[in-house]
Amino acid sequence: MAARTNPIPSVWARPQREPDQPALSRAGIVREAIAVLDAEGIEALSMRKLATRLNAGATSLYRHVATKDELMELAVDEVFGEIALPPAESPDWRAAATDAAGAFRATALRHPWLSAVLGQAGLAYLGPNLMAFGERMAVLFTSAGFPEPSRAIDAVIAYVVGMSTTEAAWLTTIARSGQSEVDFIARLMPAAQEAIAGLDLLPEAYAAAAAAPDPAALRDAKFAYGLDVVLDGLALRLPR
Amino acid sequence: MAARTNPIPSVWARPQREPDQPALSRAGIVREAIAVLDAEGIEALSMRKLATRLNAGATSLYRHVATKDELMELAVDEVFGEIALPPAESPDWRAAATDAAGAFRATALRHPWLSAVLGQAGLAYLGPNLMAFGERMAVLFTSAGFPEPSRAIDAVIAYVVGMSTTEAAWLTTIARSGQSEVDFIARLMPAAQEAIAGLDLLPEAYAAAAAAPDPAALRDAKFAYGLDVVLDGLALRLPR
DNA sequence: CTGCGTTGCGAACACTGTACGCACAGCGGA
DNA sequence: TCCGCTGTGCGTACAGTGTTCGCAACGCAG
Repeated sequence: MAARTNPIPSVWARPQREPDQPALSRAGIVREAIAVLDAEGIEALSMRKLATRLNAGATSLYRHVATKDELMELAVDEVFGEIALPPAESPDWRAAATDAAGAFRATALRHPWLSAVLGQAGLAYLGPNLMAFGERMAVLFTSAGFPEPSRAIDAVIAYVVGMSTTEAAWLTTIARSGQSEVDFIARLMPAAQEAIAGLDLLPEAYAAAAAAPDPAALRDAKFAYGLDVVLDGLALRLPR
Repeated sequence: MAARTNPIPSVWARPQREPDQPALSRAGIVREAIAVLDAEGIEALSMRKLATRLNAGATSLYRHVATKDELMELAVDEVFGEIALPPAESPDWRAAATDAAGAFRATALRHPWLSAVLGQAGLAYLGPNLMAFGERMAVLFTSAGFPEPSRAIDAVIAYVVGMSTTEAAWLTTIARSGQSEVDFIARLMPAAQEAIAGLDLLPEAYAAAAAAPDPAALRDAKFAYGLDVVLDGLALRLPR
């Protein structure tokens, strides 16, 4: 079809980059990567696919990003930037902490691949958005009067990460099945029944969960309950 | 080197499987997979490498395991079996819960790849060992008198998973660097300093963390603190 | 001894992340 | 106007990956 090996240097069809395509940039690559991750999941993101979506050659991305892992780090910090920061000053630390926790969870559920990446790389990323979030949390818990604010923060973050991770993984599994959450639960029940056969307490717990008409609301309530537990425990540590 | 294409059917060197090698079995495959995962990490496990370690052909494993993901599920449930179950009956629910949480964390740190897998697949595995653990937790919190035992369990498990996941990912990063934890922290500090430049509270928090002589003990204390927070919050929900 | 279901496995396929080196664009200086 | 330089794009290639397919050999039931 096309000329095989660079025949004569002065061909008519010069490369002549289309100027409408806004050229490659690190920010653009990260943005498109997040789009792919959100739409198709973490295992669907390949450098080649990402490149073709950007109208670029397969290996051109490496001019702007050292490695795929680095790209993932950038993507993670980018979505951390979506989390609404806790207010710098707030009369009600508890409401502010609840808001921050909810914002974190909402972001984790909006980008379910985040959990998979966090499981592999943790929170050691040092990205600016994550740092800004940490700073604001420190401000919040310090000005609330906690004697060990970093301990308090670590506790609530651990809870939020744990719950969000589990939830995101669950939602990912459902999404892969292509079914709705209620349908998925219904289809899963036989296997679950078999798995818990012979046990005493789990069967009725599972039956109750399977009978819920609105699993999403149930997850919301579960998250709120646990968060209240953590915040209650923290409140006990406030002086006086 | 070797005879190229099956020359004569009746060769002297019959396949004659070495009988000392205990043949392939699902349990043996899972065991060896866990050994590789523990020793070299999750991205070092490939079906080919695993097969050669078992003196088997690359694709023979697929007779006993449908897919690599299924193998990972089996490995996950296998290590869940290492967690000491909470006692069926205990006069002190708090001590029992603390033990169970510590056992979970210890297992997660002993097999750091677990966090990565949990991040991708969540706790929806339905494996027998995980189910047994859940059942015992239900027994523990129900007999302790909690009005909503499954909510209580979910809260403490979320905390433990979140903290252990973060910790395991951190340890994995360190292990990949080949350094000790203190050395790694020292090497990381310059980048961290830059990342938190311009912030108010984080710098001193980081400095304090970096100055700790025994980071592992600090992690232990952090985990215990947060767990106490959660259990305190739960205790408030016990009737009377 | 015959047939059959089970197990092992070599070859192959479609992909992956990424190193290398060439081609070219734009630009500062002569 | 030309030269060189630097930064960018990318075609090719390499060393892997998970998994499918079909063939060969085994152990056991009849």
